[in-house]
Amino acid sequence: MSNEKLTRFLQSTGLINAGQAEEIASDFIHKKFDKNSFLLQAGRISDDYLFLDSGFMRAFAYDTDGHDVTTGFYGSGQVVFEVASFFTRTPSQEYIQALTSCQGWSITHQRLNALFHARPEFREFGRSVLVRGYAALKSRMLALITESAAARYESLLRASPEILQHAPLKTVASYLGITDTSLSRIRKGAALR
Amino acid sequence: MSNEKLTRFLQSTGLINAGQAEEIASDFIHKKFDKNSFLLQAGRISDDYLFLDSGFMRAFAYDTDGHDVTTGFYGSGQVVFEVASFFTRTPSQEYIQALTSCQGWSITHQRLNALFHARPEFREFGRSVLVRGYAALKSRMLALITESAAARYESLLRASPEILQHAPLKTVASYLGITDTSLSRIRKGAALR
DNA sequence: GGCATTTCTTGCCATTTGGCAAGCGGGTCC
DNA sequence: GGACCCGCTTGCCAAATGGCAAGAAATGCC
Repeated sequence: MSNEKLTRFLQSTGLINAGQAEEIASDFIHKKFDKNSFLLQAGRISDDYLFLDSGFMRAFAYDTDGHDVTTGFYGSGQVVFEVASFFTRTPSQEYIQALTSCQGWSITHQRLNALFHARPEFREFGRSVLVRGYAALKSRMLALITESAAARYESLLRASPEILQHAPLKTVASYLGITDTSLSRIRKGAALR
Repeated sequence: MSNEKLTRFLQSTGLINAGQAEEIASDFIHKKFDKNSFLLQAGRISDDYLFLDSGFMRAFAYDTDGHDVTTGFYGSGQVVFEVASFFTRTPSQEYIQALTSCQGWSITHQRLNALFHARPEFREFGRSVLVRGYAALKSRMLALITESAAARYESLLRASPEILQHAPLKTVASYLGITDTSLSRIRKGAALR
């Protein structure tokens, strides 16, 4: 299978040129995930830094009452891993599960670190992945505080309509910080207005 | 002024030894901030990676309705900077302001990057700072979704009681994702129970 | 095809949180 | 002293969201 999407992704920030991208990409190995299978289970240490080539995943955790809460959605072209567990080598609190069958390119923590040491340009790229994730999380948090549930839903619809096609409503609801009942009502309201 | 707190901080993860810490710390310059002065203004590019030696700061942004929303509090022993602006060299959306008079040790983006390139151990340390911030943000988000405002307030009281001594109630409220009116009622309720 | 399970919607009502305005007490400035 | 501003509280009511349960619709399984 071609790793073309991965090499294009590596070049996308302008930090890595075509030749470097080819060499770096050759360190990633191809992986497939059946629908509903897990990339990561709570209690395990995240050891896949996975570039998602096709398919759709979600990350979730259980709160103290046993409800699962969606912490993130990932589509093709994104990097999927649990930052804290992967980099600090501690057991994950989260699960990451394939919502559809998925394919991607993975590298272990050890090999990623070796690449970071050997290749300053990839190191910069890795940092930019981290920083972008950080910024996205921050703006999601700000929206959670300042915007209504309906506004957050409509932003999500605009930004990532694919999510609604792959994830059941209640996982989308917990991602938005509301219940499935409320999201159902919001959708009805949005349709009428 | 002694940079002892900074050198101890650098050694705290075990990634950096005493001699390295001394050398790294010598690249930081001492800075003072009057109460209410700004470490960063919106529209500017964050160029201080500041280790806070003493004092208390808060970060905030204005939402679309013009309300200011507290995005973070920082006490002594913490690193204060706006991740996205600092690393991507783009204008900040946020302000960072001294709630008390503050002192700390600062390094510019350029010098920090030079240090990262020259010193693998400091690079690792820098990543661990980023990853810890990321994890903290994530757990704050989870609390925002799964816990009541009262529970979030009590967690904050337990984890960082100093905040309540330095920040007026309404900035704490916006940090918790509620209004000052609600926080006032929660405090009353908590006292009675 | 038919049964079981999951997903989504809806009604009813409770709870949480917000908006607004008034009031109070403690500072500060002149 | 008086006029002000600020931070916090409180009363009243409205709006947003949740909890629960029932039913309809869609999906999966044998």
